Amino acid sequence: MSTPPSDLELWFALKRAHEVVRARVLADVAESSGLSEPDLVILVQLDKAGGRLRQSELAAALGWDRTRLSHQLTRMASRDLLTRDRGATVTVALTEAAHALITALQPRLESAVQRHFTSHLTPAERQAIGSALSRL
Amino acid sequence: MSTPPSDLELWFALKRAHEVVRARVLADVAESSGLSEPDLVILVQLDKAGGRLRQSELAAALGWDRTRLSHQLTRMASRDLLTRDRGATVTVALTEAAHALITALQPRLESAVQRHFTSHLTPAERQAIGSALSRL
DNA sequence: CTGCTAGAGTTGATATGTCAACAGCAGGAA
DNA sequence: TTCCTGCTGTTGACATATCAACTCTAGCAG
Repeated sequence: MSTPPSDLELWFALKRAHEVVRARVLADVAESSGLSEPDLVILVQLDKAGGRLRQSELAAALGWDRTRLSHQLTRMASRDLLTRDRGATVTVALTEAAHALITALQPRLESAVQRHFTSHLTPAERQAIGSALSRL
Repeated sequence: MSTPPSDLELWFALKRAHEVVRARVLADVAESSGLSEPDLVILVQLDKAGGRLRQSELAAALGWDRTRLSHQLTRMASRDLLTRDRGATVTVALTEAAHALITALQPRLESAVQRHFTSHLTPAERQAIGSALSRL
C-alpha cells in the first residue's frame, strides 16, 4: 500500500538485506568452523572443482581480481587451508584438513542459508529473484 | 529450462549479483565525485535527515555498529566532509562542501543505479524483490 | 556521598579489499 | 638473437571491516 520504492530505495534495500542475511549466515558459519566469508567461498569453489584449480581459473570462477585472490590465498596458506604449486602457472589445492572441514560444513551452511534467507521467500519471489540475478 | 537453483546457489547468485552491480555503480560514483561507498551512504543518509544527526541515530539508520561508524566518521572528518559536535552525545553534520557534493551527485547516482540495476528488472521482478527485501 | 549499571564513543589490533607498480614468462615480430 | 606484448601473479600502501577492551557520562540504588 505504501508508495512503490524508487530505484535508489530499491538499491539501498538490496544492500541492507544482503548485509543482514550475510551477517547472520556468516555468524553461523564462523561459530561452527572459524572460517570467514572469503575463506568459505574459496573452499566451496575448490571443493566443487574437485580440490584443485589453477589460480586464474579460481579467480574467474569467483569473479575476483588477481590481487585480492593472491592476498587471500597467502593468508589461507599460512593457516594450512591450502597449498600453492608454482609452475608456469600456479595451482591451488585444498589440504586434507580443509577438505574435511568444508565437507563437514556444507550441511550447516545450507541450513543456515535456508533458515536466514530462502525460507523467507515465497515461491514466486524465489523464482523472480533467481531469474533476475542470473541476468545481472 | 535448467534445474531451479538450490538454496545455496541462490545465495551465491545474490552475493555475486550484488558485487557486480555494486562495483559498477561505485565506479560511476567514484569517477564523478571521488567518494567511496561508505562515504556515499553516510552522506546520503545525513542529507536525507536535513544535514545533521546524532551519531547513534546515524548508526541505527544505517544498521552499522558503533565501531565501524566511528572509524569511518574519523576518516571523513579528516577530509572535511563532516563535523562532530560533542556534547553529552555526539552530533554529526555535513559541511557546506559535502552538502554541495551530495546534492550534485544524487542525479548521477540515481541514473547509475537505474542503468546498472533496475533497468534490468521486469516489473514483476521489481515488485517481488521489493517485497522480499522489505521483509528480510 | 559511594558504588553500580547501561549507553555512547573511542582506540588498537588484525583481517579484508583496492589500487598502482612491479616481476617473470611465453609467444611471436623484427 | 632482441625486442615487444599479453598473461599471470606478487608486493606495498592505504582504505575499510571487525573484534575486544577501554573511557566517559548519566542515571539511580544504597
